[in-house]
Amino acid sequence: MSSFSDDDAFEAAAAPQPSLSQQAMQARGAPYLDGLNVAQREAVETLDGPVLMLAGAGTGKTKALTCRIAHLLGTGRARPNEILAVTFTNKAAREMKSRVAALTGHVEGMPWLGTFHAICVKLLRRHAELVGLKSNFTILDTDDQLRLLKQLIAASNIDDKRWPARMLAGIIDGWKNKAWTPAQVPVGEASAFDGKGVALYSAYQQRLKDLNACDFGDLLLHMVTIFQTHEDVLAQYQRWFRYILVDEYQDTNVAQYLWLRLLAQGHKNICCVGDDDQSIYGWRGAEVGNILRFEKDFPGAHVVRLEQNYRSTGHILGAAAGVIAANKGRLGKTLFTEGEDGDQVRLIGHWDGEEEARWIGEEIESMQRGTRGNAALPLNAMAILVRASHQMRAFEDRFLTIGLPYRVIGGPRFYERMEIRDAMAYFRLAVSHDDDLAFERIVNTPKRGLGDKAVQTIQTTARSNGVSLVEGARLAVEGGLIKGKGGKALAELVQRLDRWHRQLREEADTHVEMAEMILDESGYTGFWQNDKTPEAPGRLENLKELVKALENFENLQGFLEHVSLIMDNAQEEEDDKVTIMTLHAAKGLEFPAVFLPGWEDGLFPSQRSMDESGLKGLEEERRLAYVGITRAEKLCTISFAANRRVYGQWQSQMPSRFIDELPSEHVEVLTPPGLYGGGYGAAGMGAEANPASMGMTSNLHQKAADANVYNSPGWRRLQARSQQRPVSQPLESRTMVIDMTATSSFTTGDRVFHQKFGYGEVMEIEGDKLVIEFDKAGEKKVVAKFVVSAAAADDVPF
DNA sequence: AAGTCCTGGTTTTTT
DNA sequence: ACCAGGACTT
Repeated sequence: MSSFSDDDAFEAAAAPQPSLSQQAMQARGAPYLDGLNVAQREAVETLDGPVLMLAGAGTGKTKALTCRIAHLLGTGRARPNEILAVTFTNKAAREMKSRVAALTGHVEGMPWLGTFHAICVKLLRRHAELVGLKSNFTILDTDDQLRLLKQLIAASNIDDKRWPARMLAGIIDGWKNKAWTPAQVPVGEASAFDGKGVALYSAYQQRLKDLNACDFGDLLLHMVTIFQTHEDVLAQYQRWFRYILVDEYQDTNVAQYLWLRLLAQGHKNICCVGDDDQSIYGWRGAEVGNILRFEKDFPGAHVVRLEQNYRSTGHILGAAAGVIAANKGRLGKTLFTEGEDGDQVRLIGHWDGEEEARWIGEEIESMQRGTRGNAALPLNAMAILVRASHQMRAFEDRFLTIGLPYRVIGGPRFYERMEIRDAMAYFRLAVSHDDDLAFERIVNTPKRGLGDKAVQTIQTTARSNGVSLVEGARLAVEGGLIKGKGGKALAELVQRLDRWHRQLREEADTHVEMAEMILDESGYTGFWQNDKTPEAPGRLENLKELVKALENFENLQGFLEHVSLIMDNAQEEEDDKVTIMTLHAAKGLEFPAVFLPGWEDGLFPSQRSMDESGLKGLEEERRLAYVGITRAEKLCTISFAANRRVYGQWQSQMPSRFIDELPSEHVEVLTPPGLYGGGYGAAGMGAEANPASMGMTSNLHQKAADANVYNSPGWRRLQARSQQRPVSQPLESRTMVIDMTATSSFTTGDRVFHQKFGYGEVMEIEGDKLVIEFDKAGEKKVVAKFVVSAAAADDVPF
């Protein structure tokens, strides 16, 4: 159990207000106010009444936010535990904490600085009984949630093919984001999920209550419910939180908005920071409307605009401004810089996605050498920002081929990996035998000969006796209901669970030793050791890391409490590598050089987004474009391809409509926009690469013509290629892709290139497996079920 | 109960 | 093209 020692002074008398002269004195000598610009200073020093800080990209909003906190503390306006400061991500919370600490010199404190979810957990643990939970409730992850929903769907005789659990999870999440309890779902939603959505939602909430659990959405929803139905509880917190600060306000959903509004009604000292132009999470419930409506919601609000940008050059800001200007209903900001104009944003069209990757690879290498009249840049200074994660593949393939170090951000997070979840389920079960979901997860992992039927027997036994699944399993074993190998294994499992539980209580061993023992005795470690698939060693590595992470906690329970809210994965930053990530993942980051590939209609803006959300969707895509461009400090390169393979099919592409919105004075056109394979329907042979045939009226065409780009060698090469090569064939390929089932194509001594491990040499051939010694690590690996391309060592494929 | 084949779906992602 | 989950087979 977490202790509440940091806020036990909750009901203590209010802090005495310092006199004005005292404030002025303290403020004068306040080092944290140095170096703020006029707007930032206004945002920091306006302490009475609601404040909306409209902070454009790169305008120093975190600085303003942290200085405001320092100022509140420095002037004695509030004590650290009277300030509520909420962020969306753990990363942002960490950053704010450390910056406040650096400004004020107090390392700890600020117990109420955290993510919405972390703060809600803290609150909900104190008031859980008001929504029918116990204080030690567990927080379900998405897997548990889905397993539960699947059971409910199966129980209500719905065709789970047409109505999958994932869809229901999405619907329920959406409702929770809107702060609708089952009773509050409006009648207009009655047809959701084959008309049974609301009933299933209600059943789901009941199941959660029975399990003493809640999901992520509940953390907020329950707190909103409590605040709405228990005036005394609300009043207590309204009194306590003298100042409220909110980061990324444009990303708040309805539930978060209600939560904030309820809390802010006490002192009305709420300061929201956000940028309506950077709202890119509408698809997961964020309401830009919240920030647009701020002045209505909080009468007397003071709006401060941070418009001086410290990140990007003039041309980059100009290009970004041109794109975002096409959106309607903005609050409006005009970013400016006192720095240089710098290089124009570059725009280049390519024949296909592979050529785009090839060109960007070369460009990165040349920037690394410092050509183009710019200083040499380390790879860490460069990023490729894509719309959809499948675009990353082309770059990975290419960079592996030329040996360019890269780092991919995103993908499955550490705590979402299968092996980590399995291990956690064992830990959860050892701590509490009541955790039915954890039991279901691991009962047959590793394989114990317990199939659907055995699991069903356990479930019915448990239900008819009104006990948990572990107890049900015990009864089933004792009653001889499960026979043979499975029965034996189950008996053993139950026995071990008992012993682990006892040992945890007795604290005979440290929790780290216990964790290792649990993984060992359960057979889970052995399960992966015996697995010969190439990912098995990585999984074992992850398990080791998990055990190592345990060392930072007092006990297993404490670890489990924290982990459910921290889905971060730490990235090693010290290596010099190019970063590849999605535009969404790039929000809040900055890089000297940014590449924005794949600017093609349908891909970016995404067709699906436009289909599903129409103009609203398009505007969000446009904000994404804005976010992308404004990540760049010095160099920004936008590109598109005329042809792209989509789900294995070649498709001719239209340049993104956003390209036409780029103001030409801020753009350097390397090849003309409008390059695409002869228009729609003509994908295939000899597509025209002549701007005259494209019917595009981009303001950039003339510019391209003026620059004589159409006569440039690059353009001629494109034209020549377009005439030679059918679209359905890869451009030029010297790598031969060989399926490992055809090992006969190899002989020992062959040089090979592997997508994951790089270059190597075939040492032995064993049936359908190759034993390859890879150059890089000098280690031998048995490779099976992998695609290997043949490549001569001296002939690096281009 | 476990291994193999087939089908459908494929934007973005935090907590 | 590629993956995951479910139906189907052993």
